Amino acid sequence: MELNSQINLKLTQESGQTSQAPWQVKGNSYCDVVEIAKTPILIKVHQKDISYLNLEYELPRSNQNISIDEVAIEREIAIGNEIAIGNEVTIGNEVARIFDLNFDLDKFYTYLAEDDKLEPATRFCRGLRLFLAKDPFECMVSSIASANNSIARWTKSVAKIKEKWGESLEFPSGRFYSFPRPSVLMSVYEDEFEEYEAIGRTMEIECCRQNLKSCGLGYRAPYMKKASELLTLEIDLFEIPKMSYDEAFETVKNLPGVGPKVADCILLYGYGFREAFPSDVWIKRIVSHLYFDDKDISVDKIREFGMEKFGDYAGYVQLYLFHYARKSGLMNKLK
DNA sequence: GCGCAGGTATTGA
DNA sequence: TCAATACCTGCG
Repeated sequence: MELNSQINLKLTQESGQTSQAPWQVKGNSYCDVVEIAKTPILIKVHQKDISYLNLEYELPRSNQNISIDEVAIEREIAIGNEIAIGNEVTIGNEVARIFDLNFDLDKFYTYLAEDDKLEPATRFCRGLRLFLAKDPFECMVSSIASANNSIARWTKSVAKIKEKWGESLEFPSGRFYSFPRPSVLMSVYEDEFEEYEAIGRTMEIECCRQNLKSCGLGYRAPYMKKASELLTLEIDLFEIPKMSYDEAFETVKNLPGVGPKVADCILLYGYGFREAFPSDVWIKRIVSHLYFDDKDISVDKIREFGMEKFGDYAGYVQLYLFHYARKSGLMNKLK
């Protein structure tokens, strides 16, 4: 299956966006499990050239016969020359959604070219697209884990969470894990003390490994557990995309461990609210350098400025500014 | 050995 | 509203 759209897959995968860790590399493909029509499917994508994405999929060994029909139907729909962007949940549509293939990059580049400050970004980021979450809850957990943390570290934490509490799935290409549901994460042990109290000395070898803190989450572990509880009992993950940006922002920011930066990441990468302008120390330095003569402006003001100035392109501008700064050497200069 | 890492929660003017 | 501070922990 081929998806016809300009994209730099490697750049998009490895740009460190906080929606999700990069997918696993197998050969020349990026692979991960995506739940489509309630069936976990292993998606394998690789870059054919700048304007084509090649897409293969596998069913779990235990599920071989369950959704073949569904998949077969999807294939015919997606194999046409257009990527149907209806509401139909198909493999092609889902991959197009995740890699934001229907976003008009050329139009965006025209927009960037109109602003002297933004114009150089295209040169460093051509083909970079939003890498949207395959699952909003995974995006929330990843985003909470990413706060005041290094990419290397939160990425490992998320992988451990999947191995410990996700569903183990055997595919022809190997073993993968799904991401656990909120109801599962809300009831795991928070730390080794809680675990020890519950299990006692009977399992000394395995003891103190089946808890959130052992995933290297530090003080974020209790936030994550409480957030999972709220998302199980009080907040419906699927109501959020129906809300206005403002309402969604307030709703998400009420979760423990979620401040303004993380809330915007969840809205942008997890739900595709393009008007979000996630602002952290780096974006603050970059924007301040480009637009405010390096003046010290609060992160919150930077966020307001970005949303006001860039409108529906805010999310993309944030993404491009960050990577432009990183690749051009501007970031080192601002340090 | 020590400080940082793409913030958040808490506290006190 | 806003500034100041503590906070887990693995990697350089």
